[in-house]
Amino acid sequence: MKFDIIKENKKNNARAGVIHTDHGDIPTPIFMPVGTVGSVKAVHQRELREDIDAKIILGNTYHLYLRPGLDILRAAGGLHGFNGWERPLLTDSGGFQVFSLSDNRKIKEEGCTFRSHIDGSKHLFTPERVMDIERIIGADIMMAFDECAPGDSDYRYAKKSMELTHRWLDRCCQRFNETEPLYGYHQSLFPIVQGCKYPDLRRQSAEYIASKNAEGNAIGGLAVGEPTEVMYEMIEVVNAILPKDKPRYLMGVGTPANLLEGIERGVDMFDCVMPTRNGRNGLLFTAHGTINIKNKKWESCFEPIDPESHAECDQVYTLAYLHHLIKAEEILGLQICSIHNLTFYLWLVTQARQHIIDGDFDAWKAGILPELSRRL
RNA sequence: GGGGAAGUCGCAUAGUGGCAAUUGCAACAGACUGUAAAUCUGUCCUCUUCGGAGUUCAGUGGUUCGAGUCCACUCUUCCCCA
Repeated sequence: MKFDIIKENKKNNARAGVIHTDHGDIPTPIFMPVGTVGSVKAVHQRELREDIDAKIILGNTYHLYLRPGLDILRAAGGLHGFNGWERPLLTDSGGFQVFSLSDNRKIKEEGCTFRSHIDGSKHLFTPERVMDIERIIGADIMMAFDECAPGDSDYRYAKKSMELTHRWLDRCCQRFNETEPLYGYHQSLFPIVQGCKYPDLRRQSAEYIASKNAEGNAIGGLAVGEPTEVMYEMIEVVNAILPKDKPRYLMGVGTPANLLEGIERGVDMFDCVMPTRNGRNGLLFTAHGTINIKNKKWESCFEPIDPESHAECDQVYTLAYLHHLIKAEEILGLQICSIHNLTFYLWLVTQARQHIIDGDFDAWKAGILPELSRRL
């Protein structure tokens, strides 16, 4: 993997670049749609490629390990072979499930024991085991196994959790280095900064992560309950330390405004379930604000869903029709909302990139930011 | 014509003496950030200074401290037999 920076913003840390992988190039800043179980929910791959033009999508180690399981994934030739996606893939390690499935797991030094949410069976995830699974899934970018601690963790817990994540990282790196990719193309391992909302822990973690000299670095444990301003502050603290010549990935974030604020602070990669999940729940993101398509006000609005979008469904279908589909619980409604939102997210980062290259990112951001949070 | 059953807040339901009244659907809003989410939460008779207040269970009258619930009659609907 290689990362080229094409243009850096003078006033702040925003930059435009390209990540080169064996499955193709990823322009940065980039948004990566989440495809937890090997599928971006409600979105066909043709739309993902042609309308949305996703450059890279995620899969999840924990979910794919449980279903379809490692035998199937290996036999299929990894996730690329299994779902037919030929562009880059990134796998989250299951570290987020340590957080989100907190009622069904137990953390120890050795690793984390999960109780399957599907059948209740018990599974031990160790850093070594996670590396082995991520090799089998075969994503271009593998994430280290970490603990994503809750946003309201006290200092004592945050420190303890961060130190465990660091020790797990040592073991991830060792296993990663002593194993080879299974399918003939390169895989990168990204370590993850933790430290909750505590600047000194974040600094300490960023320094530790940077010392690993990985091909890219991630910031985890944000947007998990802490105030947005705290998140921005933590990004600044961490990005002052993480190497400039490696891509920086802010995990699990976020709203359109979060993306622009992250880009301004030097983040190159984002992923979030928000465009897909909120889409399925009837919320549309647009350049002029959000639309709750369930609201009665759209019942007879016979305008295209988004005249500025290049996605076919945004031109062909009207807001009134989409309102009807969602109210009638038609599957097509979920598809259209998901495609629309992802198209918008990819448009937003593409615009950000172009404005960085053109040298007017700050002015562009100042203009669009207030629009994004309006409610239409 | 004879016999039987039933009418509850949009619809459907629960309630057999202490009830502004159960539940589901619908409706109307809100939430959602490395996906246990096509999910979840709230409102849903009227008014409200959110403490309450006022009117309700087909209609009228009655019994009772108290009636959606018991009694009488009226209206309406459904089923069975002619």
